[in-house]
Amino acid sequence: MTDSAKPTLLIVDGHSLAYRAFYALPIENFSTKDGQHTNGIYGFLSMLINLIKAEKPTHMAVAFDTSRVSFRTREYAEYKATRSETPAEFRGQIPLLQECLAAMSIPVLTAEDVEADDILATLATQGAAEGYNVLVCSGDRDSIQLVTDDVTLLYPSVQGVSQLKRYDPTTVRERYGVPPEQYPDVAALVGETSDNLPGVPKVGEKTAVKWLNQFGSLDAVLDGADQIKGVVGGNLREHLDDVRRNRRLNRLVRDVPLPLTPAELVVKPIDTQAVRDIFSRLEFRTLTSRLYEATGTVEDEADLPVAATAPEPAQLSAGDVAAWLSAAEGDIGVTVTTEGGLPHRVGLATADAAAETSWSPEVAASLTPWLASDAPKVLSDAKPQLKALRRAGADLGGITFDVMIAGWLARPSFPDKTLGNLVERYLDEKLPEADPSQLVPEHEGATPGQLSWYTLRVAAAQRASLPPRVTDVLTDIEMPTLVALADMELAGVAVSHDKLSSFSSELGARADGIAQGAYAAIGREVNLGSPKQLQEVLFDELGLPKTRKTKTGYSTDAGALVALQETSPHPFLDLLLQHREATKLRQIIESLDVAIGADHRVHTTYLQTGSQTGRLSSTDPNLQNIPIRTDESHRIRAAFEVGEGYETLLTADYSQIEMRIMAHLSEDPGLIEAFRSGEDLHRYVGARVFGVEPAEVTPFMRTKVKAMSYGLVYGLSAFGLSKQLRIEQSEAKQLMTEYFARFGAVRDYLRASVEKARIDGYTETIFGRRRPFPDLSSPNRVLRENAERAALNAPIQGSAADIMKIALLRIHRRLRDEHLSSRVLLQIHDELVVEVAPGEWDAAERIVREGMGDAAELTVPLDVQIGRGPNWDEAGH
DNA sequence: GGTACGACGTA
DNA sequence: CGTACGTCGTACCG
Repeated sequence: MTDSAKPTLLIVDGHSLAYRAFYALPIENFSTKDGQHTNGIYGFLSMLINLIKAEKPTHMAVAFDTSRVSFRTREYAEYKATRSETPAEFRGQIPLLQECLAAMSIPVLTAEDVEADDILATLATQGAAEGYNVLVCSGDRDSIQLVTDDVTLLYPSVQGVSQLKRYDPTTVRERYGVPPEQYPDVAALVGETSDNLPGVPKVGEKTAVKWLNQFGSLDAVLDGADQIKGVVGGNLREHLDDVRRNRRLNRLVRDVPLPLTPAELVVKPIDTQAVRDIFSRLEFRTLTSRLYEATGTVEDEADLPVAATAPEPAQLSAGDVAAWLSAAEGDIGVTVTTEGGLPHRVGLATADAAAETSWSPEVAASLTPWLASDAPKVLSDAKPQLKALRRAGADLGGITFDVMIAGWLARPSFPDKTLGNLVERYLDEKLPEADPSQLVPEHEGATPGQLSWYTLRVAAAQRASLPPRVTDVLTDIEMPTLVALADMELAGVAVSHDKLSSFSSELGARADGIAQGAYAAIGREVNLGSPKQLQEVLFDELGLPKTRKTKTGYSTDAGALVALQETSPHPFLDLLLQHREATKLRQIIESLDVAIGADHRVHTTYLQTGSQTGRLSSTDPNLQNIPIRTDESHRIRAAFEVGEGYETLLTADYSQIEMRIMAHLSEDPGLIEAFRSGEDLHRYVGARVFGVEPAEVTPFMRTKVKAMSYGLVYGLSAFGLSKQLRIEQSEAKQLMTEYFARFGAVRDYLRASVEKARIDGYTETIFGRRRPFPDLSSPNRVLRENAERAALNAPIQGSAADIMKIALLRIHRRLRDEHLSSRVLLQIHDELVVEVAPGEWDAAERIVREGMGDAAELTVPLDVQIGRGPNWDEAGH
């Protein structure tokens, strides 16, 4: 019956269908790992995609209610009054669903004072008049009145949202016994409990339809009420006003003023980048391909316009470089492409010109003085480029702006990985990229000169949008840190292959022995590294009590195994723990060993934009998680040695920097006094909390307040504290009460800081680094409370990270300025490892101590512990 | 070959 | 029901 020549307009009631999906799909199977519920979103999108695939609409829109208040509630205050409050778990999904629709380029329509169905009614009326086949998808029975030869209703059946029943005039008449336009008359007589609209008692669909067919219209029924006999006739006469009111209220409004006409709802290409972003955030894995298939979207992000204005770069020879540079004005964008870690091509750009050249001895000679100078340069991900230049014997000075770091500072949760991401985000353009799968690419990728030009333009957009204090963090902290990190990565740290490999085989033999014992204990061989197989052994074969639930079964982690040991001891458990420990250490050793380079050193890579708090992270290999707690782990640290030509290693770490920051930020007099007194922090706090002299603080008391103090920084609860200390929750609660009785300003600060973040939408470190927290106002409790703990921690962890970066850059600068050969090698959040050249110990020690101790002016002193030794183990403490 | 998950190392 | 990270092996996808 559909006229294929006509365009198809699909209009959907977003609220009612998402709500049905919310109840149809089990919420526990549809949550992201950080607790956002997604069942309503998923169910709705799944249905919509099926619909698009089946109906191939040419025009589309989704309507939402703005609130529960409308002209209907004004006319009849009890309208829908019996409906229970929409669950917060559902409400929180609506904005995300709308975000998904925006990414899919589907218009979302809302209007004040009416309901979504009125919007559908308006569009259906306009659409039919303008010659569309209209498909109305709604879960509200009032929509039946919209059905005509041109308007079909798709109504979710009881089986669920994915099964939609089609209503055209014939099927409506078959199902309800009246034509669509008369259905509201039936509904008015019968009433609608879900809308709290009482009808005529004892009158159901059958009677209503009979009357309407008998009298011809609702008015005729009401006028002829006297002729109807029996109890129902009496009921009708008593409820004439109710019926009239029902009919007024269930008449859908067909002339809601809307910002878009049906023609403007034409289907547009979806924003694949945005779809990828939001779907991955919601952890939808299968929807993307289904969407692309249904909409015929090619998985290709060529939606954004390519800026055609990138200047054609001048190809410079060594002789032209100086002239080009002297003619250039303002900041200069620089791009050094690399091959095998060495410079390959160099691109330069100003606001309106670009140039490029290949790296050669001649070019290097003419370029290096300018590169090394303070002339301001703007780059994208400068560190690898700086390293490449250093390897080639050149230098890069005046790095004033790195767009990758600026992008991260603006939004640390979405570290854009490429310049192309930033071009899209800040310029709304597409960076020309060659398709690597094409042998002869259709379009050329941007050349180094053009990349520099784009970098410069991104930087301009970022400068305009970065808050002043964040700009200061970029300029004063991040840019010089970048230079220090490049030098640390280039230096690497000497690691003894001999020490590692002998230890590795030792551990391998030990692990094998333990494994044999473990197999004997259960009477068969299993893969001890497979949590899945372990679950079979522990819970099915050995019949041990079930532990904490995980996504895929029951936990076999160390905590769970130790707990099992206590309730139901079995020799297998301890052997498994020992095996885990041995194999884990062996893995770490192996990964370190293969990372040792020809220079006998390990060169990690620090990710400057890898955390949300401002910390660094370290990869390939990660040198920030080298074991330290056990005897065996000390042997690993002993393999990190002072390198040839150097005298010793120096380690320096901040003691209790986070608690000191807490004292500074909270201005708690007790905590400040604790640090000024020079007494051991936990002993001092323990004395106050337990009301004894510091000398009388037992190790047990010290452990408790120490856990409490550290827990504070992470947003620990009484529950968590009791679990960690293995004490009753009531005791943990008591401990917290005592603690806050003595250090109340700490609690006040933490509360106020989260509240401020809720209002501002972000937290700030002492130096102005920001971290956004949109979820602090989420109606989803899990999400909101997770955000609260993270927001409580962010200024503290972030300020500590800032302070360490400031210390690092100052130490790096002074070692260079005083012409020392000693150099910083590693940063492990609150610790630095320095390689000290012969005869430089005193100078290096002084520079490190002062650099760290004076990195920030807090109300409490920054205490720095220094150690010395031929390897990291002996230098550490 | 890629991705998710559990587990576990560090501050 | 404690923050911030990276890496490993297994299991599973296609």
